[in-house]
Amino acid sequence: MSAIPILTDKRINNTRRALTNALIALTLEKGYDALTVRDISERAGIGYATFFRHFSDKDSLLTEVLEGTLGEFLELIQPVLNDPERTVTLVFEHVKQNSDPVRVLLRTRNVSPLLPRIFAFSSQAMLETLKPNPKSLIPPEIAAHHMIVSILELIEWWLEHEMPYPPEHMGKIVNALIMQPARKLAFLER
Amino acid sequence: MSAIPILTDKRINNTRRALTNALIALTLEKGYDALTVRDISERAGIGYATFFRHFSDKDSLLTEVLEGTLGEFLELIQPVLNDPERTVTLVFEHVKQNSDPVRVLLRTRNVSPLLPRIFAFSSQAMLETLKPNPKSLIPPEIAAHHMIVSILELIEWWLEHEMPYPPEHMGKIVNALIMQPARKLAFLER
DNA sequence: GACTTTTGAGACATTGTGTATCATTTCTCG
DNA sequence: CGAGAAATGATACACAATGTCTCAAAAGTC
Repeated sequence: MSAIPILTDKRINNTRRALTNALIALTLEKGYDALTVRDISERAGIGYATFFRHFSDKDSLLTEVLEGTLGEFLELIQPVLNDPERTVTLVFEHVKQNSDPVRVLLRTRNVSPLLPRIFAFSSQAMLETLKPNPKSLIPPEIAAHHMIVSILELIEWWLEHEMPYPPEHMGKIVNALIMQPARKLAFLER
Repeated sequence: MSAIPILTDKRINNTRRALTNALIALTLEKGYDALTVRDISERAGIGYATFFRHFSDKDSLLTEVLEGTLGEFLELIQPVLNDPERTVTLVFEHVKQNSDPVRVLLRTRNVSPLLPRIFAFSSQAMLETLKPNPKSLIPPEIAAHHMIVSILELIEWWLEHEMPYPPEHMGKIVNALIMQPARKLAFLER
């Protein structure tokens, strides 16, 4: 008779890690849509049927990877939300150190509903922090959405161009080009 | 004996139009990735095999739709490139009148390489028009990319929220929030 | 109205998905 | 260390979707 199944079987951890690594590598090599479960399990060095013992399908594996990536992001920005300049630089540093999973995240936008949910969540958080200027031409939802999404677009540009400027420089650019104009135009001074 | 085959057979035009309409409608209903060729041909009211007499596959049909949509865009903005404010408003008016195909364009980003190509092309055009400020913190490629991409993100937001503000208002917002800051920060006064 | 071309319908080979089975390997825990 | 439990690999299978092909019928052109 045995105890309740344990969560730390080496074999399980190994195959799951092999699968996530294979998914990331292959997505960057030939694109997520072009991948088959066979491609992934071959690259991971596991049997085809074994794949389905861990994930119900390809999208399920992707979700696992993306949720991990996004979770790290949220933890990262939580404590420093009050200091925008510092936060932005921190984000670029984190992206640099995790560039592969972030690239996957950005290349699978249409597949996963995670990114839109993050946009909504972040915009909401921003609207609760800043006070809208009632006389502004620009609705606060638009300003908040613009800030979030434009930062992400700049991250994408930066990754696709092999990160030609250091994170601090990108932080300054983002603040000058996006954050400061949006705050000045749509919100009241704090 | 007959003449050279003619390009205006009613049957051909009808099936092609039915297919493009079906693709647009179904993509908005359940997403492009979830569609099968059978779905599309059923909705279009044509036989399954007939689909392949016009398009080699699903992506090929999508490309036809997107190229038409993008072609109209390029024609639209070509004559008025010198007047940014007017151009932006014009773009929003055009989007309003063609919202379904534009929605499809935005929802199939990962599938089609057309949008990235448009980004590159537009950025290039912008860089040839404006004079970079050599003393600026912000590289001109980043400023140009930011302008193009942010406008598109705002169009996407506008469409997803059922176009709550008129095109002129959106034009003013885009100019204040995106165009003017980017020009002021990264380029020399003209 | 004769002739040409497109269409619809069905059969077919091929590829990928997800499930099931069973012998073998690998791990955990006492 | 060694017994029992659990995960794995290999294979076979049913199913769904793709893209090709053929032929009779329908709809176009001139």
